[in-house]
Amino acid sequence: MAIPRAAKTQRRTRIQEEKEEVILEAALDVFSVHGFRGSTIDQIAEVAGMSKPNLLYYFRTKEAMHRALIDRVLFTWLEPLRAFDANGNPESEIRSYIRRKLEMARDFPRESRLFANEMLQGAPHVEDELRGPLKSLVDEKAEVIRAWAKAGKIAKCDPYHLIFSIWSTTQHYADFDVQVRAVLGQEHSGEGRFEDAARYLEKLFVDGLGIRQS
Amino acid sequence: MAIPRAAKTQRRTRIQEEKEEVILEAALDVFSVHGFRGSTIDQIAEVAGMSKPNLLYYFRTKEAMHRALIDRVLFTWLEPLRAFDANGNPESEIRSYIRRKLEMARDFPRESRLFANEMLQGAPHVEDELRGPLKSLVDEKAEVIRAWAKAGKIAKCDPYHLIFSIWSTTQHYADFDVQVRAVLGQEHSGEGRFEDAARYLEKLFVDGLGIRQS
DNA sequence: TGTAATGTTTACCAATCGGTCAAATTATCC
DNA sequence: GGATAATTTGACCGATTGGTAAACATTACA
Repeated sequence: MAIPRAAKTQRRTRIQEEKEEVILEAALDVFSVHGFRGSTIDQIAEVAGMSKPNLLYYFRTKEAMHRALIDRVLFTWLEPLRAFDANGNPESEIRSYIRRKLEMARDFPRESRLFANEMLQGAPHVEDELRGPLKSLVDEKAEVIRAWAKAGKIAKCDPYHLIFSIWSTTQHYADFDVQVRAVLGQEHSGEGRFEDAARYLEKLFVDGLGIRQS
Repeated sequence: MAIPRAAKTQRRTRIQEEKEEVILEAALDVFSVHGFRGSTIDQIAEVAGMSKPNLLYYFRTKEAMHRALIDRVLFTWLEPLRAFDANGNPESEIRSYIRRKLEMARDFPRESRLFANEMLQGAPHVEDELRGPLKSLVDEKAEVIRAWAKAGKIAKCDPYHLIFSIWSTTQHYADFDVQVRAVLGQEHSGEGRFEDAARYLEKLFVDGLGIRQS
């Protein structure tokens, strides 16, 4: 008699690990496009290639699936910002932060859209994480940037809005991908557009922040 | 015997105009948060304060409501870009474009989120408009920017990515409003954040584009 | 190899979905 | 004020929703 849902067992079976992975992959496909309410369990089950009750054996509710996804994405999403180094020099730190964020938009567009969907809906599932861990991290890095400005290494500017502008410009290439492709046309819709974007954005921010006085 | 749905009649009644306005207002509330599939007619009806069949008397389907909304938003959304003047001087044109877009994010956040939702879902209802009218308009303005660069009035840069970066940075304050508020904290979440953003963004772009050589 | 735990599926449920219909109500105009 | 057109609603429909129950199949392990 199968007592528990997968989560309750102490050790996780090989099958559990595999299937949960398959499910989250499918859920990411669906949630990232249609948002929480617009997605259906049946749809996720179909993408995952298993029956709906089987899905619900691993994740008891639709919310549980979404929760598991969000938790995973939230963590990895902030890695580039965590890597932002106070001891590095401003130019290379900002350049590599932009590059890293742009790579994430290119390589993990579904994760970006999942997050964007959550924000658009008012962050009903993650508002605590925004006010807590996220704010703390941003506060910390904002202080670094402010110190750079004070030391004359970069122009004086609001560090929070600087971070917002890097977030938005880079994520734009994942979240608004359709629009970007439509506007650029077929000829510039290849992967090369990320290189173009990187070049443009690095120049914009480096010059915009008055770095590279040489 | 009421012959037709409202749309079929030649002249639109006073009641029709009023009610359609009320409905679209409610639909904007709902669609902008939950996207097309995540929104329900019942929910819109409740917000609009009328019965579901009554809604469907004015708009035959959920799609018709969404369509009417999208059409309206698409038009007004591009006004700032249309106002972008080739004969103006680069600095003031870019400054006022940023300001206008930022004002729209502040004054019409629901419209911005409706559009963002549509993009996230792959623009299933507006892809034609993106490839057609939108692309044409952007192409035209990109040519203006390119001419400025060629004339040495601004630094050489990819005009398309420049436009993308202005779109994304400004719309961010509408679409990711929850996140912005959470990170800034209560003390900076007032309307003043738009002034701060405007100051920061204008400086970023003006310096980033090498304008203001004086 | 047997058996207990784990994994899967079929059939199903109540609630909600988008939408219809006909009857009732209200506005318009002579 | 009455006829006619426009508006509104309650009752309802089949399809889909998130989720459950229990039988069935498979795996792991002694």
